[in-house]
Amino acid sequence: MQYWLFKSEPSEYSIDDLRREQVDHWDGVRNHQARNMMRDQMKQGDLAFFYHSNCADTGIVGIMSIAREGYPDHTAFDPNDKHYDPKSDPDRPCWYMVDVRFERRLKRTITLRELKTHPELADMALVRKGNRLSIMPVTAQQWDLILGLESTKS
DNA sequence: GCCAACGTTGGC
DNA sequence: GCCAACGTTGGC
Repeated sequence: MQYWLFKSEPSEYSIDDLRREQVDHWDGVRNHQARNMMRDQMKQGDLAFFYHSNCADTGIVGIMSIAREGYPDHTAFDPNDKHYDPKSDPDRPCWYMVDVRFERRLKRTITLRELKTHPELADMALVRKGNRLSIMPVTAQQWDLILGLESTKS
């Protein structure tokens, strides 16, 4: 079992959007590191945190699972799409995505501010200054520690 | 291959 | 809205 964290701006796509859809594709990732993780590493059944970025209440808000492993991100081929990449070629796809399934909302938002107070999480790219990776791995230890915070008072 | 300019991310 | 950090682009 592997664990991940996905960032999204809630004004673009929030945990409630995913709850409504239940299963959706995670398109629009245009970063090679994040692409590689989706294309090469994620396995069906892996679990992931849903993180709200760039908003008033940044933090982890829910849990989802990988419903379908990496496949070409078709939005890269669509000139009308926000994430269109004119250099991408359907015969040699450059960008990949996975499908994610809504599992549950957390009982409360575990904020970035709170995560930063735990020295055990200092290794996470998430809490490091200037980090811009929108998808990142989470270790089992980090996963358990973070989930353990859910039932504590913030 | 270097590096300055530029665009984007994302916390605050 | 500001701005730091980072990735990408393009001139040389």
